[in-house]
Amino acid sequence: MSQLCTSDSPDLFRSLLSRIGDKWTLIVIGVLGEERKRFTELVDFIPGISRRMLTVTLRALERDGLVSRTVYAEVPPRVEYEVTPLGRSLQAVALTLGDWVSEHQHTIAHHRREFDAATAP
Amino acid sequence: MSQLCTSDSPDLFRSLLSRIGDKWTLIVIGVLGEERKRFTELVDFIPGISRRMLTVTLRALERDGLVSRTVYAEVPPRVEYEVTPLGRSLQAVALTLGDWVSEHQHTIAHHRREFDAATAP
DNA sequence: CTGAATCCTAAGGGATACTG
DNA sequence: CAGTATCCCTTAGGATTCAG
Repeated sequence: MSQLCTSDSPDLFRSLLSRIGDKWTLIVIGVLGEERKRFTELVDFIPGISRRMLTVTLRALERDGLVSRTVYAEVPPRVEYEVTPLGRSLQAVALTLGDWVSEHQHTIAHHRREFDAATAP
Repeated sequence: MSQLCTSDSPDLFRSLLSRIGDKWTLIVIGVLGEERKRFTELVDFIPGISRRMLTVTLRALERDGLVSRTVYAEVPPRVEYEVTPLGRSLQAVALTLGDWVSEHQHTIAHHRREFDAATAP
């Protein structure tokens, strides 16, 4: 973890972490990990996401090379998104994070209740 | 990754992810992972952190049961923080995330430069 | 020494309307 | 269909000050 302080590029490190921690990134990668999808399919598939936030999230992922964007010269326009091999490798790492949360979520929820009970009254 | 949509408690899941993605959490866990430290030691040890943000971060970690807080009845007061076994298990997972970033940071930085060059001009 | 309280700004993110 | 632009509200987080 000390690379968080000594890394070549702590700013890059942090920007990646906050990307992972943001509201939609992992969800989008997870959905795209199953199969390539077009814009509206993603909107329909991901409950609660707005077109704006989907655009913002996809642009960021594309910029980092985690997702690729393919435009087909058709009318009406068709655009498909797909995770890259790099994105897939991130997904694999994120999955272990997801497993950790799944495994410990009840313990953590319990800690929170205890802490709140001990602090609030 | 689909547990992001189907999890028992997506809110808890998200709160944990954004905790991990915030500015100081992993740094604090990383530093405390090496050895237990008191408040001021942490401030001195972590470049750039304010006392306020250290307090906020430590409280959140304590609430989740990732860090424990011990108060000694002395004058002047002494408080020591230490990662719990649960915190250590999270640190292990976060380390794999750190490894991934270390391994791919140059690739990602390259992607960003290319993307920005293709979009900005 | 170890915080809590307050103030302030910058960024995240939602709703809505418009466009090629 | 696939976005972009705008407005606005909420939250993260820094600076500073006060207190036990």
